[in-house]
Amino acid sequence: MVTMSDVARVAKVSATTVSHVINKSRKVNPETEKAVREAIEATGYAADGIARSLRTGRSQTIGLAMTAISNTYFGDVVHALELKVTNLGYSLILTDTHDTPEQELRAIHALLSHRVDGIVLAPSAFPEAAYAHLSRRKVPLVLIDRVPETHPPRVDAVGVSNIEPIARMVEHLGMAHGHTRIAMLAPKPGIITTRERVAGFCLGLERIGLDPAAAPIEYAGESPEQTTAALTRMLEVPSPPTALVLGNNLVTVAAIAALRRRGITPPHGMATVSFDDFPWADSFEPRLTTMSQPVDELGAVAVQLLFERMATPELESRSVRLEPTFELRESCGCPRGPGV
Amino acid sequence: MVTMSDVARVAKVSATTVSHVINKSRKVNPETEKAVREAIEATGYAADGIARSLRTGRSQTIGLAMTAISNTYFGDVVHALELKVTNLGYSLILTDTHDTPEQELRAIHALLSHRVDGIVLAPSAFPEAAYAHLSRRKVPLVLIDRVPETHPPRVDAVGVSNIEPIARMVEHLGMAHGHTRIAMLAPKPGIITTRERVAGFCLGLERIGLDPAAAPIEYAGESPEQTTAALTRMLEVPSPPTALVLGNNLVTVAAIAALRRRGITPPHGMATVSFDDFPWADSFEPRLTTMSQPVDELGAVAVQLLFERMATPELESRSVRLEPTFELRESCGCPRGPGV
DNA sequence: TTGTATGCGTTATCAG
DNA sequence: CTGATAACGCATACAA
Repeated sequence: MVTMSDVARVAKVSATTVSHVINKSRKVNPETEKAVREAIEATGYAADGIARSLRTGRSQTIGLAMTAISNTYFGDVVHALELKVTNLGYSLILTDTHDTPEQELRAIHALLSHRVDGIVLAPSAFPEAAYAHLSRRKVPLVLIDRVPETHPPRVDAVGVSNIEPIARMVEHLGMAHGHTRIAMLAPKPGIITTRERVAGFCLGLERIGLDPAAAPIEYAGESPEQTTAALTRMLEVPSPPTALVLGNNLVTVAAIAALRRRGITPPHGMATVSFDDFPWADSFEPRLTTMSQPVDELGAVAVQLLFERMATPELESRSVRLEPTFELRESCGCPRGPGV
Repeated sequence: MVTMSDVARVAKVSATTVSHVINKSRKVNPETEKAVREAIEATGYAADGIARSLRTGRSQTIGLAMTAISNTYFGDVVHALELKVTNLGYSLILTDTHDTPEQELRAIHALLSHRVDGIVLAPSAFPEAAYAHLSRRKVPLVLIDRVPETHPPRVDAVGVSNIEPIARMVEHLGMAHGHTRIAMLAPKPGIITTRERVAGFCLGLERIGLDPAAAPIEYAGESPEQTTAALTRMLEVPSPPTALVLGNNLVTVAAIAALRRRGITPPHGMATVSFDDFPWADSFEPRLTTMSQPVDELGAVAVQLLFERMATPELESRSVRLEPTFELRESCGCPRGPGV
């Protein structure tokens, strides 16, 4: 390994000067600087980030603790985050919490041991243990996707609006297509996004004069098997629903597959609307009517909030809600538009 | 920050003993050990990975330099890698090369400055500059997805077979469905996987008695616009192809969309087969006939090879090819199976 | 069975 | 404008 002292020796200056040249941290005689730069070139020197971190206390890394990286939705968010973080001269350490408090805590520990300068966390259903560790270490933290009801102190959060967008889709099913038996296949129970989406479902029903208490709501978990089972429970009753609200991307794909196995292809036999959009949704049948989350913006805002807090830790907590956009296609029963 | 000396003071032992207790690196009196563990508990001490790395020369991190994380295919690979790496007690630093030599080099620099213990790289079309930096630093390296023709010394590689699987799909179009005008929409030119897939296309044509030199091959790049343009060039000729080989997942989605805009829905008016599978391909129309890459295995093998090389750097170079599986659905013209 | 001393490569303080 | 020196927190060689 070639170190700073090696460069210093070649350039016939002190290591101090080499350091100052690299960091532009004080005025250096142009000639000296030239000698140093040439010595760096000649030796092929590259700074050791580890040593630098130990000395400065900053690691130039951001930790990302995501739930289920396999979910393409999170893949998009990771992409957006990586882009911004890299542009700011930081690196990204990626961990997966698998959406369990235990693995979440382990992930946080791993990030903390690398002394990350900030953390982006998609919190699990019970993130208290993780929060406790984080606040003791006072690492800047931004929550993503799941915006908690009660705000932890000095912690920011960014997610999307869930209630109103789902309500709007329900209204569409009722007002535009006259459905009165509308059901919901909700994602994992216990997490805030699911609670909000279910609340939005109920709100939408009320607005079109339906009774939320009488509406079928099944929790589909996140595996295709659970979704299939939930759908079966829902359909094998005297008067099954005629329209279905699908709570996220995983539930949507699993539900469409399960419907298909029963010979149902939306909108025929069942109208559907979904939360989360797909890049291929325009070109494949059934063409899904969805609420599309602004995933790129989600990542970008998360990084923005995090860096602001890194600069000013004592800031008041902030939470940001981004608005999804309604992608009206045909699975809800709308006729095919002209351009497609 | 609470350090080892703090713990030592509380436990009334030396920092050396604390270190040995934590690392189990020498025998310690059970009573002393108990005192140390209690002191760790009491102080909330957590080891500083940065300081440890500086001292030991190992960072317990693996660097991942991927092309285009936005591609869901790579998302799956990242997921598989993260899982294995974490289980081995390492962390993953994620960078995106955006498939350009410049950004690739910057990504490698970033990883090197963090002193990663090993690197998984999806090489760009011209990875020589990156290789040069890596070999000077002697960081264990495994190439993923794109297996180079000539093997850099002391470097492993893992990818999938491209030639034979594509040839097999072409044969299927010719033998089972009688197509004689078969075209290919290939991914980004210049990269080895594209070259192999085009070679497989030509090989398949030869096997069914068609002339590869006369077959339309267009490079679709990776943007929907380029794909649309390529498809237009291909179709607006006197006798357009009746079957289409789609070179990867991005090309596939863009091509199906473009076909649809012309009123064509495979297999009607155009038979298609694709490289890369989709989790939703079973449930949405057109149901795509594809070659499915074993992405999980790809990630797992990459990590396996990397850790073997980290343990034994002087190993001969190895390259592994995993076999895709043929998912026969209906976009090629096959009738719908019974179970779907 | 335990402790002391040293150095990993860098940056910050202070002195010149 | 430049340099000597110390310290970041830890692991290890050596000593007791």
